[in-house]
Amino acid sequence: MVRLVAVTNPKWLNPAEMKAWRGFVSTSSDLLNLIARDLESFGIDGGDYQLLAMLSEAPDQKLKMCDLAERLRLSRSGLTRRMDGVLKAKYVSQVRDSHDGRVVFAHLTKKGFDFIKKVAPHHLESVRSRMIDLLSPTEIHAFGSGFEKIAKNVKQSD
Amino acid sequence: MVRLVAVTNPKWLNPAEMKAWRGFVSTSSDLLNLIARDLESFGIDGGDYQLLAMLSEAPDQKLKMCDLAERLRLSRSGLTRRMDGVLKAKYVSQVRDSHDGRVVFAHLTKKGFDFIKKVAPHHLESVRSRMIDLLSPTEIHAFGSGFEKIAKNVKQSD
DNA sequence: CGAATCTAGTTGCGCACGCAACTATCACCG
DNA sequence: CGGTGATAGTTGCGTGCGCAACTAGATTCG
Repeated sequence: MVRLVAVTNPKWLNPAEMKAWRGFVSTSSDLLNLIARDLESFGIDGGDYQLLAMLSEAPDQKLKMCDLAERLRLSRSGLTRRMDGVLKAKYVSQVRDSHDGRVVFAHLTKKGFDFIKKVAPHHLESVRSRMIDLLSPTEIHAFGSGFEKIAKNVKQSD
Repeated sequence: MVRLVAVTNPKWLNPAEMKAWRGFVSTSSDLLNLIARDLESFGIDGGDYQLLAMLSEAPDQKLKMCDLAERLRLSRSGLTRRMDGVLKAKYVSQVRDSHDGRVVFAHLTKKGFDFIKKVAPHHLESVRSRMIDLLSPTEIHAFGSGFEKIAKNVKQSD
């Protein structure tokens, strides 16, 4: 990250701050990749899992494409492509809204629901063993409150 | 994430655990994207910045390609391509090792050093304002220790 | 020594994604 | 109404990356 900040003086990270930042940067991608990899043995990749999970939690198990895209942190076009797989697998169907001809709902099918119901416990176990169960209650709480603050700041930066 | 875990019984996340997990998943990519975006106004993308930063901290400001790839969480081929840009910009040069003809060192040039020295304070300010300064000392410490534990677990899973 | 194996790096190929452009629909307003 | 602009979704194109295959150089062992 380079020393020599002297000139434009925001003060350098102290050791604890540094450890938090570096830990976050280097570990978060590793962790997410590992959890995605765990899912692959059940025949689904991380992106598709998140998609089905989002739908499974939505009222009526359906969401407008653009809302779904936002929750998945995908662009609208990215989601269009993501949908190909889960549509072909019949895990999700698309329904045009009768009240607003622009919007299309992504709707979790019975097959999709059964599938994710089967996979979810393994995913949960993966999340627990690779992250949650490793952390103390204090750390759990700090992750929750910390990311909440960060998220709030992110949102107000659009 | 789907209810109905009943059958294969790892117990569901309690509210605090859930908040930690969801906060992490949804916020970490937002945060990283935002910080990368901050860098772009200085004419560099997040990937290239990390590359230069790694080299700037290495002894002699050089690293074997494969070590660099590992630290950047890139595949070897991914790094080969990443190098194109920073080589063309003359921020980095490549030197074949005289003792082992297979290895190539990526070496930060004077130009590259001057460049990152100029950008680093802004990056630091970005990291501070979007993450570090938002967190309490307790949270900073918990992020550090938490990610350390997770990282240890990740490494032993190869 | 020579053959099999390992390691470092590059190249071919495919995939997932974002951005910009386009179409279709809706909402606002003169 | 009809026109202007916003919004939802898809398609064309470029990019970044991983995997597999390949080359070149090192290491191990009979």
